[in-house]
Amino acid sequence: MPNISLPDGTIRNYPGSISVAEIAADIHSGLARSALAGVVDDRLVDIDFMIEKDASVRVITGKDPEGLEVVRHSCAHLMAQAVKQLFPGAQVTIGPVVEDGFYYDFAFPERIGEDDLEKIEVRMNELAKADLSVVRSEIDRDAAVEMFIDIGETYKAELIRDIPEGESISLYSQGDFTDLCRGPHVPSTGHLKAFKLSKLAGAYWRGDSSNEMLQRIYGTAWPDQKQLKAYLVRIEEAEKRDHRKLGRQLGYFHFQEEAPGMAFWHQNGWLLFRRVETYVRNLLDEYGYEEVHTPQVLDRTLWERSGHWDKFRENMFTTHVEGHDYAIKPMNCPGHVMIFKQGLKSYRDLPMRISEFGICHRNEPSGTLHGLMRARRFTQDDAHVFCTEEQMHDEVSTLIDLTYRMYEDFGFTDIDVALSTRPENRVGEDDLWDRAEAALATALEEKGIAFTVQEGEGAFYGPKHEFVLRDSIGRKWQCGTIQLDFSMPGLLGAEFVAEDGSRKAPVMIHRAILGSLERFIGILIEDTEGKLPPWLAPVQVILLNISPKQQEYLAKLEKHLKNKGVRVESDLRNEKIGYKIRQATLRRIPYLLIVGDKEKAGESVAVRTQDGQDLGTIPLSEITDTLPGLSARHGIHTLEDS
RNA sequence: GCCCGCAUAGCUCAGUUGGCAGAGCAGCUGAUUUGUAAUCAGCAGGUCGGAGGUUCGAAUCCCCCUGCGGGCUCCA
Repeated sequence: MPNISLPDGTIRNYPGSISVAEIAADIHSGLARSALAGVVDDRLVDIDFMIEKDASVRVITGKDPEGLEVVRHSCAHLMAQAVKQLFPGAQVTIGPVVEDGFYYDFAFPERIGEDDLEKIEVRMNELAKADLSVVRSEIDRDAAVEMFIDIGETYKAELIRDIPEGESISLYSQGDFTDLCRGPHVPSTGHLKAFKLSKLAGAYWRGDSSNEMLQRIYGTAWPDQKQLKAYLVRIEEAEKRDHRKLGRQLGYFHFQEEAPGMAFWHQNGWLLFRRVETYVRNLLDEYGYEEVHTPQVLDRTLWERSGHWDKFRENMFTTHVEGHDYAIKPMNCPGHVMIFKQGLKSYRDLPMRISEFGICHRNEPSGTLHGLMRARRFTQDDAHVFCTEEQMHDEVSTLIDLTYRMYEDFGFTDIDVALSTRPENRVGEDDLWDRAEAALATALEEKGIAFTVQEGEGAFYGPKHEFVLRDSIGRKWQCGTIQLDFSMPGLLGAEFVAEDGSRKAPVMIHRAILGSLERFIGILIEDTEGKLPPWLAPVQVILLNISPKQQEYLAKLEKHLKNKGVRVESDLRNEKIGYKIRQATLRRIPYLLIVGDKEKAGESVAVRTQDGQDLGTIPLSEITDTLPGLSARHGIHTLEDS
């Protein structure tokens, strides 16, 4: 006689055991139709799950997050069924739900190509239309292994062997297809109405590059066609923001095959780069940093002492000259330690904050390169703070403030923070790790910043903070990092004279806030769809004349604005104003200043913004004070007005 | 590095079963003298990513290389 309590607080009593589906039908016939699964006492179960005793029950439909997962998971099975029918020799492996969809990894006897996706999708639609019942069954472990080996599914058999003893093994069948699965699944394939296969990719068995390569098919799935369509539009929007495309369209940079992974910056792109760099430089001046510049190429022996030669040699560009091996720097820390070591340092000199716009080269594997986001040459906004253990906490605290301030100035306010703690293999005593992790944690707690802890994810030389920012369409980008290091100063012989006259190795804090300037600019372009705020835009203002009669006035105007530090261009071509406006708008220039006879006579301009707003007529003398983001002059920017 | 795919004019792309390499935009020239997202006409523009092979004949088919795209692994 189970009492079933429902989410709305009501309790229903039933004479005997009852399934989730029956409860749904009892509530409403519409709910019965759309029900996909149930949650019984916080456990996600199939719709025909029988309830024997009192329980809280929630019926899951496509509107629930759990329902969406069930749909996607079932879609993975549907795809596997279609694949098995079309390619009988294929073996299934794993097929989980991922963000926005699902994938399934297969071992095909012969590699399939992208054309095959279409065929598979067609078959999936047929199977969905057939509305095959999806049936759960439980099976004994040995019988399961035997069964999968029997049907030639060796990967599945391997997976079952790894399931802990005592855990039940469940199978799901639909038509001619049976798969090992924990479930739950939709009651029948007819509930799968909106899906699309998106890409074919390679993936290593169990994610290990020493294992064989399987073929992974990605798909997306939604409760209905409308949501599927909305998703596809969203993808299209993201593609429009692609910094590689915008970078070319706006003439910011290019890549070519003689320099894979290394950008050629053009004038306007480099202007943007310099804006970002100048902004960071000014802020670091304010925070007590000394900017330095260290050699690109250093002798192998230094990299051996720092430990890089041993660990990261594969990723370093090297050269050999007059009997010496050299490496192009993949990071700046050894150089900064060398600067620290010049002259005897006292505890009074600490903290010492050494910063550099360090140009690093890393020989990233060719398959990983991705425009500015993953490059072989990039510029870090790098710095190393040398301090005492006692200063560690305050330094970290200030760094967090600096980090948040920088992100906010660039328009990023949604930031996730993670604390990575000691890994298995590490250097340093445990009590030092205790203090270091505590310093990082309390610095965040004092500011009321929530963070997740990534156990064991720290570097071997110390724990770290990681800052992940979210852009305007919700994508995450890991940018900043603050890392404590107890190892490198000792390895490279950095020391200072303490108050008691003894010599000690300083603590070294590695920190980058934007990370790579190249990558950060890529993020900025994608975040804003190229519509950079006026203080960053390479060209802030363009002057457009209606007819040649205003040419002289325009030249005067251009000079006036240049003198005020505005980055300005003129378009004097004999084109219609609509055409010039269109082109300037597509170039993402924030302000379009339009001048006809009226404006010329009134010593003024008509202002239109990049997004088509009409700001009316403004007198020449008031332009820089009136338009936000223009008053920044020659590297001293004020954000209040942008 | 590994898997699948792609590479044609400055850009975006078309090019059928192998049979004279095309369009739009951009560029140049000229006309138009323009009031808030594309004025008109003409001209020019190519070793079809590179190297090899099959063929009477290759942008097209095959092999190798390079780069790019999407993933996987990696990202100190």
